[in-house]
Amino acid sequence: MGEPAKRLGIRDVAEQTGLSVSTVSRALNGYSDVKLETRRKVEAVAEQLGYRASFAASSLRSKQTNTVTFMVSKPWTKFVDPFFLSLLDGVELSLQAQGYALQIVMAREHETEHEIIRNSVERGRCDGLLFGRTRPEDERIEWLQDRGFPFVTVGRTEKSDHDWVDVDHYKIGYRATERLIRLGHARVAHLTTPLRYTYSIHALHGYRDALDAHGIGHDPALEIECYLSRKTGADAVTELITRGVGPTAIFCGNDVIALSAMEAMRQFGIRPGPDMALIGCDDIPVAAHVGLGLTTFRQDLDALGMRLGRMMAAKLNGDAGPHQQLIDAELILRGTDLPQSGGRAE
Amino acid sequence: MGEPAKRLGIRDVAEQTGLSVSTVSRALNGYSDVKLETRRKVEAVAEQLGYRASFAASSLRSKQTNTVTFMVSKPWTKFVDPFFLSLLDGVELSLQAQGYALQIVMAREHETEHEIIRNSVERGRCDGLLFGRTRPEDERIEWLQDRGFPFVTVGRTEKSDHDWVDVDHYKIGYRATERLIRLGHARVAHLTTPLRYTYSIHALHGYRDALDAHGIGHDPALEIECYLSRKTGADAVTELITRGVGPTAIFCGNDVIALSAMEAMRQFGIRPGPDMALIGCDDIPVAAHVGLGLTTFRQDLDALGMRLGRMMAAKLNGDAGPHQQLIDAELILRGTDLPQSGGRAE
DNA sequence: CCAATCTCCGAAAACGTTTTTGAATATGAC
DNA sequence: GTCATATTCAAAAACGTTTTCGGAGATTGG
Repeated sequence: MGEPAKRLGIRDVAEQTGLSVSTVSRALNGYSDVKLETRRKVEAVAEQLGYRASFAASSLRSKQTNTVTFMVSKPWTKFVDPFFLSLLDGVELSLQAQGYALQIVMAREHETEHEIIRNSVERGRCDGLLFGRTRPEDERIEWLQDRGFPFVTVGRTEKSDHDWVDVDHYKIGYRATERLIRLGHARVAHLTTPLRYTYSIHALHGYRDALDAHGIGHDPALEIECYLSRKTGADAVTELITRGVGPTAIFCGNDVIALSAMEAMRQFGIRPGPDMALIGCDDIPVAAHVGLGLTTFRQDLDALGMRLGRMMAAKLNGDAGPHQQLIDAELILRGTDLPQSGGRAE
Repeated sequence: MGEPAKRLGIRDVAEQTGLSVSTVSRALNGYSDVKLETRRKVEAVAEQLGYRASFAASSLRSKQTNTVTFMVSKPWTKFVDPFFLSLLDGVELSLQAQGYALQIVMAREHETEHEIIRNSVERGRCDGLLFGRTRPEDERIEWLQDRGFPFVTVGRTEKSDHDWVDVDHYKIGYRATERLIRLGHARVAHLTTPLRYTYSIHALHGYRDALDAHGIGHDPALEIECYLSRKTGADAVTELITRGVGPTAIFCGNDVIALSAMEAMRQFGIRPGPDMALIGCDDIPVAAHVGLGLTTFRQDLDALGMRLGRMMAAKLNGDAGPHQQLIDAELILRGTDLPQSGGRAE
């Protein structure tokens, strides 16, 4: 009775089958130099005994975890979430198909991101790394490149000489702005997402280039950087109005900013849409239901996630790369992209 | 040049400090039988060398992973997500404070849930397990109890003789129904979440008891089970109407169902609110923006998550339990809980 | 001053696999 | 019949830590 519930080990399977430990191991891991009949027997016994190899032991010896880690960064408010969740769904699906487990860890603070990466890599907790929120100069990426550790990012850097998937935010910025211009707006503002992220800069360039292409120079007073909190869009609108820079349309870097902006507009008696045209980005669920419906850009995140996962799996299987995928967003027309009305309805 | 980039190991630290491997290990793991001065020296060298213990090796030897796994189940549509994400945030925060890492895995199919648990436990991938979507008779829970593996669930079972946190859905059902009754509704329907889950049954009982308490028997024709897909609420409304069972109010098991129901109502020319009172549950972000605003119940998921995490940490630190926490939801009054109008406006 | 106790550290075993190496047997070629 | 080659398996090393055990020196009590 004093038995301390001995763990079921590979040697139990060996004894039961009458084979050696090494043969059992090779049989279970699908090596070729084991007779089919033997393999079947081993599998049967292992199944019957309910044996599973210790994760720690096998990954210590084989130096493989068959695990890919996705690091998701703060801030991730309830509103930004849908973005990542759809993405993760696709990632998980494609990785699982290749025999890899997806593991998600959270970086609560900006400062801990690098620490988490170091921990994952140096302690050998995973075989590959996935993360987003890339910056033009991203130490995380250089660090990983130096060590030759497999990783794929959602988003690019300045050099972008690594594997990545990304949504074409330049094109989103260009198309949004051009659409507003064609609707008759001469003064189009842009509330940007945080400019430390590469994609924000891409969107900004798209916005500026569209203005240039139509002979309208960009006005720094119309460009306001917003952060990923909730009322930042409102603050920006307040600033635009009190400074009297007179935009008649706004392209918002994402829908959360747009929603917040709309709220502020109402407080100023400005109707989002008729009085101030608006185009957002992301197509979060609320976008369809707010006011006239927010015109915005939708990204096929499932597809993006699938590609991300497949890219990682390929990398892990020895496919050298680099592989890069840029995907287009789809314009979802709703009610807030209205023509320049020529004045505010009182 | 032929060096194969030897991994930095604990013996490198030992050599560098002139101490033995075992002393270095004990110093780094905070054992008491090492002189303070020695500990400092070891820490300094380890830091300088950038040494980190191999996760596989240390967890093989110590049989600890310092990791807690949260299994999130399908279906998790974009609309249900916010629920889990807020929760996870709290869990992560409280676990991290106790030195545990949170790891999230996804169960894509119902059938794989148990497989994932077996894998996590038998392969020793984590020290504790967290999951939701509990059923009255839940094999997962029995299996874990048999093995004495630490776990805490979000939701209860029939017996509930384990550690759990839960939202009081009985009270939600009771309060929602009572409110509708007090608003003059005699025929209140209930669109339930899937009844295989315990919380759905709790809500149903709350609904029925409220009817009973007010002298109104419950009518099976007014109870329709909905599943966690998108148009199920609509189907249920269609059924209610075509069968002519004549409800004037509906309590929906969650907001996604409510939203779907509202959509169907509009197609039938029924105005959600004035023509058909409506109360949901969860307070998803869209709820505030749809139509008159959906009256619903909000749960403090951050708090729930924190408790979940703390409970797990306590368990892992030897606190025997059982610990159980039931938390109340808050009624968010908006536009859809209107009094019985006595007829439909044409 | 001697024995007993404490404090700090080192040697070696142990954790449970996978991988390397080589041996035994079977198969094929001449 | 003999040698070379394939096939299949076993023994043992290896993976990088933590833990157990015990020993040397310092400290305390009498």
